[in-house]
Amino acid sequence: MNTASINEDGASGTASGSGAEPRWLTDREQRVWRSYVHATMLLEDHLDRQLQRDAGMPHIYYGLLVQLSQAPRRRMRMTELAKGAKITRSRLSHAVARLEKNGWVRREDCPSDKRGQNAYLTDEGFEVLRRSAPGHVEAVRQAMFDRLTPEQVDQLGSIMRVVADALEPSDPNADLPWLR
Amino acid sequence: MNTASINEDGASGTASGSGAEPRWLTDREQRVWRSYVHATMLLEDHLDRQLQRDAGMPHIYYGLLVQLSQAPRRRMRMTELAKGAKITRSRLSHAVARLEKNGWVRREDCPSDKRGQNAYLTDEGFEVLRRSAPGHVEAVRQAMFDRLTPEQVDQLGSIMRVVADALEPSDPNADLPWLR
DNA sequence: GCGATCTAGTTGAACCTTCAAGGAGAAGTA
DNA sequence: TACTTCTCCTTGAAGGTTCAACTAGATCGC
Repeated sequence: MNTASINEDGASGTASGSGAEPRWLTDREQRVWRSYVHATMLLEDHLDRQLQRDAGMPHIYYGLLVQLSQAPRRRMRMTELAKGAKITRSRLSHAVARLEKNGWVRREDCPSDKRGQNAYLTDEGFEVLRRSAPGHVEAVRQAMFDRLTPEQVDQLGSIMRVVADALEPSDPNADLPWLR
Repeated sequence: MNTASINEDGASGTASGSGAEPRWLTDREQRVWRSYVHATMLLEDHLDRQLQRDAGMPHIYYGLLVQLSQAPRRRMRMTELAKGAKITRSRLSHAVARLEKNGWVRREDCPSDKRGQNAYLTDEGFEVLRRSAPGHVEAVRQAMFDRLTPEQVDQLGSIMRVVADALEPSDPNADLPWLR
């Protein structure tokens, strides 16, 4: 499936519709794109199910607990947590509400900024993490690291860093410094 | 964020908890994994928003229309469509219901199998695709192909094929032929 | 100090996904 | 034929995500 594929004019050269002629993907690029979309979707589904089964939460929620577990005093400002997980504050709000119901996370007012909230990992939450971590690494290994050569692991790292850097929702004017 | 990270015993060798000692990720692997998770999440969010804005549907739904547009007579059995998109039949059912409301897809009974349904792309659906394809390829290019060298594109293809093959939900007994 | 503006975080509604259950027809077995 | 089993697809409920709107507190400019 996916992407362009409405490349009805065969090749790639001349002018036709409104605006400039789109730069369609080559066959090779289309194949890579399809593999990428399928692999990422299969892997995310796989990990979601694995964690839902073994830890009672989806992959993203697990990632939030991990992040908290590594923070000083196991607590973090909501916004920092959201940035670290690459999700919106709204999504995080809903997520933390759910994790709070489970007793795995709690909120507290931030002393230095009255608007702020800290989320912190409870002992119970830490325990869930400790129990489910081995199964999760194993799943990640089996799906990815055990199947790739060390060179491929490095390549994947470089590639994903490029993609992430391109999309990091930093200040949208970051590359338009002359605008302010 | 992510994965193991509850590696409280530092190194990786000896026995401790129940079962075998988990094979934690190395630092390098953890960094790659974090990049992977972040990049895939940022990219999927980006494309979802781009398509929601320009085509009025999420990335997956768009992929369904593309798949239909490439099928003979622009129609496909539901199960085939689900397999092609790597989603469950349930999810597809809901998705097609929504696309049907938009007038982009319709269902018809399959003549050869009374249980079956074909989904087909309407002219309206095709038109939406035709209009939004250029913007979508452009988004994919900007986020990925314009930033990677041809070598990296090949590497990504190989890597993603390995991962997808590992997870393809083919018959779970496929590698246990002696069981039946 | 004071008003305009910005940031932190939450909320509810609409939408999407998952899961378990179920109806109906096909296919295998005897 | 009758029975079991399997496949195709749908459904409803529960839970997750998105989007826009909103409150409250910080910050900036004067």
